[in-house]
Amino acid sequence: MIDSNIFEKMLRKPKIFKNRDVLRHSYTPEYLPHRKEQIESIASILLPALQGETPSNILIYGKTGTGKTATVKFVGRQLEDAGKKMDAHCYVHYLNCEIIDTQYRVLATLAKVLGKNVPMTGWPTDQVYEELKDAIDRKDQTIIIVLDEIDKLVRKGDDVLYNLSRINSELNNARVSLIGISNDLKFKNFLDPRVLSSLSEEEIVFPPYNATQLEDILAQRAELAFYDGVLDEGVIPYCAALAAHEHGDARKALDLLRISGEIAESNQEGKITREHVREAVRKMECDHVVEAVKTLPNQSKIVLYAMILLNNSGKRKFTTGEVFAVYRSLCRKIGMDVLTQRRVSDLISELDMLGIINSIVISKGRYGRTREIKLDVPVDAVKEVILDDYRFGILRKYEGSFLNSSLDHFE
DNA sequence: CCTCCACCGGAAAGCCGGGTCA
DNA sequence: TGACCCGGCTTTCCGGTGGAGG
Repeated sequence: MIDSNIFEKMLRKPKIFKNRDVLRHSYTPEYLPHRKEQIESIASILLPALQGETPSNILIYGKTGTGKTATVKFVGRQLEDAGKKMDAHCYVHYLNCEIIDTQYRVLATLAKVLGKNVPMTGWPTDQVYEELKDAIDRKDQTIIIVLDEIDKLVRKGDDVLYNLSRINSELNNARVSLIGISNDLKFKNFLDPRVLSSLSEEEIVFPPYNATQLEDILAQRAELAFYDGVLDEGVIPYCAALAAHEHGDARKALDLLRISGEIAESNQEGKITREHVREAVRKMECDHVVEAVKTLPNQSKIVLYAMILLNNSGKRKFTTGEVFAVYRSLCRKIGMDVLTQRRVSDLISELDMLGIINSIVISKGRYGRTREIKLDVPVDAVKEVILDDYRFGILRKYEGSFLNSSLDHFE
């Protein structure tokens, strides 16, 4: 045990990954299987850019993991390459509106990319817009702005889109066209009709992949990602089938494959099997819950923690009243406000909606009517997430001791 | 058949931080 | 700047209820 140098040990592990990054969403492959049609329509819409004309704006729809972003980035790169060769100035700028999520930041980021020195906060929006216009119009060029997850931006008002969609009329040398990507069809309802009609001059829908198509995608990536002979037969079809079940999400399929590989690797096994995939499914579900718990409001965390304590004390099922009693004493211990039972009841319903717990309303006759609650999550993982919060760490020391006393410890 | 438990869950109003408008 | 509004969170109030036990 003492002699095992940690690095030597790691190097002795069987090699699984040739290149792990090809399995990540950020990777744009050399070619995209089963997206030929979409690639061609986007390319033909953007073609005028190479001829010094303004391409139509495009709105792209499709569920998550249908290849929207990858396709647009792919076509964008090809366009820039072609532009370089033909000496036509075409540039594609990609923005993810989930990250760059305000009107101001969209304009400022664009201006910055185009070489203007704009602070990330502080200036009036109009001024940033002027700077941006100026930067774009400096030379004869075509700028294509890709707004990914555009629905996130629209929720905060559509002024930017309005301005950007009309920017061409204020330019003398350059041309701008927009590509909006969204997985939410409803967001159109929030748009000003003028913006909508200008933005959706062309619309392209990305259908979900089916299982066979997903297999092709996975096979293509697996080739690059893994060493030969690492993948057990049947692993790819299994991942594909699982992901196809969830509206053909290629992202999910790739995650499954990558995580399966990581599990095999950390188990020091040289082959990825279907069992690893099953394990990966479990891990992803767990991660999903953990993520949901992390972003929970504090009060909900305490409520959930109360349930975990009840669960760990040997009770598989419990009622709103019991949870509330534990919750209240927890709050007192750490000096947090105690919400009313009515409110806690709502928080419990929310946790139910999120799939973190399982609750049904039952009647126990003489003994009243209440919700019967069961925990439905990897308890230990969730507990750690909650206790990791610096405010709740102190709860750790009460863990075992207080439960017995707290149920009857009033005032 | 009635009672009555231990909550459920709707309605409405209060509170609060942020944003808007004159 | 202050008046005002908005939306999210929370409390208050309260009528409603399935079924074990009498």
